[in-house]
Amino acid sequence: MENGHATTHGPAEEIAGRLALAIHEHRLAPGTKLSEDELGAIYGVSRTVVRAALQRLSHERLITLRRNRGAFVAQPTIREAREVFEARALLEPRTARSAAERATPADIARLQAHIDEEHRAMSAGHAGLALRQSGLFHQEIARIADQATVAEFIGQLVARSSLIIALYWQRRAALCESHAHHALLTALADHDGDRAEELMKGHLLDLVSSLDLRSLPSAPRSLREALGA
Amino acid sequence: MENGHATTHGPAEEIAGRLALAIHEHRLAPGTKLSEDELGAIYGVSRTVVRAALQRLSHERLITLRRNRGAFVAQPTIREAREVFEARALLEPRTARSAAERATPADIARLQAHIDEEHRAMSAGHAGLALRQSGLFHQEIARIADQATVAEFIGQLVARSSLIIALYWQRRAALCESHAHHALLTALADHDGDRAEELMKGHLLDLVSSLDLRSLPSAPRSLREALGA
DNA sequence: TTGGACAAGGTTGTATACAATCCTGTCGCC
DNA sequence: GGCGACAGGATTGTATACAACCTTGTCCAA
Repeated sequence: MENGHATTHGPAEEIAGRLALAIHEHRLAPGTKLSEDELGAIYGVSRTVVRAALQRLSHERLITLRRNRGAFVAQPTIREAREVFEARALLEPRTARSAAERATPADIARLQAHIDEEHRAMSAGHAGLALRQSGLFHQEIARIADQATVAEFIGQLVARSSLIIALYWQRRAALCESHAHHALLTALADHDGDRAEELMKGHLLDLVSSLDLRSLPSAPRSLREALGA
Repeated sequence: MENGHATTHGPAEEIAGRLALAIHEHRLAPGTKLSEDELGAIYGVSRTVVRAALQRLSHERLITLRRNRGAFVAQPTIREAREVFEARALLEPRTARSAAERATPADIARLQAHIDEEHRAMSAGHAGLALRQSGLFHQEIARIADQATVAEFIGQLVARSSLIIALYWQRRAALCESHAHHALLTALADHDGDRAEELMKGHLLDLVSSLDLRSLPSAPRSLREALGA
């Protein structure tokens, strides 16, 4: 129910979810090594289960699996970052339009709750948690559009965006998403598909603008790159 | 190189690829049970490796993993079928436009090769192989557009479409894709983005039209459904 | 001093063993 | 005869053991 994933829930899914949340909230930095033994000890399961969880996250591009080396929190390249937001630009605006046409009062309430949580987290200084709520806002819109397949893609893209923000966000940019989210919410509540689509498009462009995709990542992918040749 | 998947290749990837191909070519019918022991015996590996492959395919929605029950070739519902083609409608037309703007003569040649293979397979009566080539045509366009992230999504959607066709294709529909593909190829060769986008949109609509998404699946998901209450 | 070869330690890759769960056929009872 | 409980067999879920590989530190030779 919570996850929407088709089949049954196993311990591996549970662990994958916890790790995904930690990555999403920036508690695990890009590049962090995820040792199988260590994770097994933490969660009280064997490496078998941990490996299943890691494989899953690898497929979602949240971690990178390198053969005989282990698992690392992913470090999207600048190119990947651009691609992720181009994919979002393809999917989310028209999904927002569909959502506007279908949104019920209960849906609007759920969206408002995410905005509230985002505000609260930001006030409390939990930027990671605020980002998480912001991501849930986007996923909720996809869910309202009643397109599970697209929603799944968007969920994955949102998660990867969190990694991208961790690497490329330039602090001077405001990243005050709740403003844009509030405008979107209003459009959805008014069932104004045109405006919702346009707002989402602009919101995604703003997001990309708040990134610095010209310079090197703030936590560089390789020492060679970091130290300049 | 062949797969484009980021990291290294293991035996599990190999097996997953072979199974995916078999599903894509309709050599494995929707609903078929995939026993771990059996697959392990076939490919000469232990269940550990088989399980990794199955997990991967499960995430691509090509198979369904049911806890304590095993793995089965997926049987997309009518709803899922619609969603998959709606997602494709969101992604592929604009990707075709990008591809038209970037296509090189070598790209065109590769696309032509897929069309030729599709023809040859169809003439030889290998409908499954023809369908596979048709899918590769779509994936190749995504690759030409130079959007790896979107291309990955499209690849997954194309694979799922193959399952959908296996379940819902109505024989009376021609499904002569090579015609539409040839027109697309011409638009791409002419760098005519507008036409490519429009052609792809129409092609996808034709595809949906060739399906029967009103009736029950030809290989029904459950006996209860098949025998009517 | 510098360079490569080598060995020790640790981590991942795979196979196997055991436990838990499900399916199915049979038996007993109503 | 029909229905429910139960047991046997089979399959999956998980843990553990061993093999393969990478990393890294040390040693020796140039």
